[in-house]
Amino acid sequence: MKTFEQLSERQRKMLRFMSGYVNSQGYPPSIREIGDAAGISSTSVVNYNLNKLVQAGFLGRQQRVSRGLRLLKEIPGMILAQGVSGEGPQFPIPLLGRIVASEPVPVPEEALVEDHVDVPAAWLQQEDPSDIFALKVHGDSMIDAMIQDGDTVLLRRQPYADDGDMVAVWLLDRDETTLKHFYAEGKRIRLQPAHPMMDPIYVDAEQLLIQGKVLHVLRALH
Amino acid sequence: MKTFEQLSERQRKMLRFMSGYVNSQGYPPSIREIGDAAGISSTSVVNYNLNKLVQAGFLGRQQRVSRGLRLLKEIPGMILAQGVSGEGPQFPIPLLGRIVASEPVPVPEEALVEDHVDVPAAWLQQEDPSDIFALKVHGDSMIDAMIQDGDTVLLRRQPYADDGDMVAVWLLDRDETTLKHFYAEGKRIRLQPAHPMMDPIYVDAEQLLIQGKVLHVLRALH
DNA sequence: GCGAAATTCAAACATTTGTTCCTGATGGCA
DNA sequence: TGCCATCAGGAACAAATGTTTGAATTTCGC
Repeated sequence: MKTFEQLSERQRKMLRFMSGYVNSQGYPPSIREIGDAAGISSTSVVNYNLNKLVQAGFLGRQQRVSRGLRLLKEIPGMILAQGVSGEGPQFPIPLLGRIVASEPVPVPEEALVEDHVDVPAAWLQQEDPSDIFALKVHGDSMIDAMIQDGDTVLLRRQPYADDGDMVAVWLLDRDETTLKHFYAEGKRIRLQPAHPMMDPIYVDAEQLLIQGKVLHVLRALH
Repeated sequence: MKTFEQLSERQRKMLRFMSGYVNSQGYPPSIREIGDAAGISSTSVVNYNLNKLVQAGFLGRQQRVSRGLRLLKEIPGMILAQGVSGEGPQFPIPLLGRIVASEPVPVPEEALVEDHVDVPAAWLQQEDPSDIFALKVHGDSMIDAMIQDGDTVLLRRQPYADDGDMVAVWLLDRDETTLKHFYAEGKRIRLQPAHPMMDPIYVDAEQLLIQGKVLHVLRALH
């Protein structure tokens, strides 16, 4: 784990380029594009330095996936853009998305009204605020996760999970997002409802995308 | 330029998948990955529909670039980065103690104040801070109220309740405190668990003491 | 200086992945 | 019915892209 300043000039240059590229293009650059930008003629050298950046904790990398890069830290002098880009304001997109997309359920635009949640700073602790987001839960389909209609959940964006974590997962075969406790059992994933009366569901590891880990649940009653 | 609802179900499914994928992976999916997720066996069909989405203004596409996709509009259910502010005025609320079966809610005495929880002032609105207190829930006996072990509940001290309120009540005959939704039915009181699968319990109005009304439920995971 | 480790380089290789072509199915419409 | 536009499927193709290999060069501690 190095700091940005401890990286080589070449590595910093690569990071700056990747950040700007993702920000402007919406997808990460290829190895050769990085090489061109950083003045590196050999793809292996780019590859070498990318691995160094992964090692330093700045980069996430998916092997054998083209453009399978993801920035993990904020880089000095760069705006880290997430979410929708290309239209409208780039940065303050404070809004609570809907979870439980499942099927049609047309959502009126009002449901996407921008809003934000005030949270005690102490709750975030050492979290990177740019990775924290909130979702408003609609409907009672999360009831087996002890979460009900109107609850707000605070999540940290991350594509992985540890056993026992409550995570927001996208079930590819069911085409819906749900909140469950995560347990890896070999290639099979067990999604355990928080409510002990409910049975777990099992899905193939390939059949789900982890969207984030739930850190807090907030419920306001009236 | 179509609206989200005017797209075909298949196209909506593709969009939802792309949104979730980018959010969790950090880079867009490949054509084949989209096909797998949307149940499309042919890459040309995916390609066809991607072009339709471009035409509809939902998608930006870079020809000949792998994963050269970018979402241009917000779609229902998508998760966006968002604003969680750790700033702003905070209010310290005394944490009185634990609520456990067979023990009454403690009375506010300085000596009993074990700790306090910080809460955004905005949550309290026009409440009188001196009437607000917090309890830490111990055990799973409140699970039928959608509250679990470790949760912190924020309450306003009051001896009455309106229908539908979630209240902390002391059941004289059972000699225990519990959290339930309150409904007055003549001289009989119906205490309705928040979980729809659970049956309500009925008690005589003389047999319970309302200790306070629940305003918020806070749950920190891990 | 010397040697080991780190870094760079060029080139070939293996996959991934976007693109294209052809065929078939379906649904309006005259 | 027959025509035509839309949409779907399968396969082959070509380009983009990540990976590996072997050697050259630089860096750094002793």
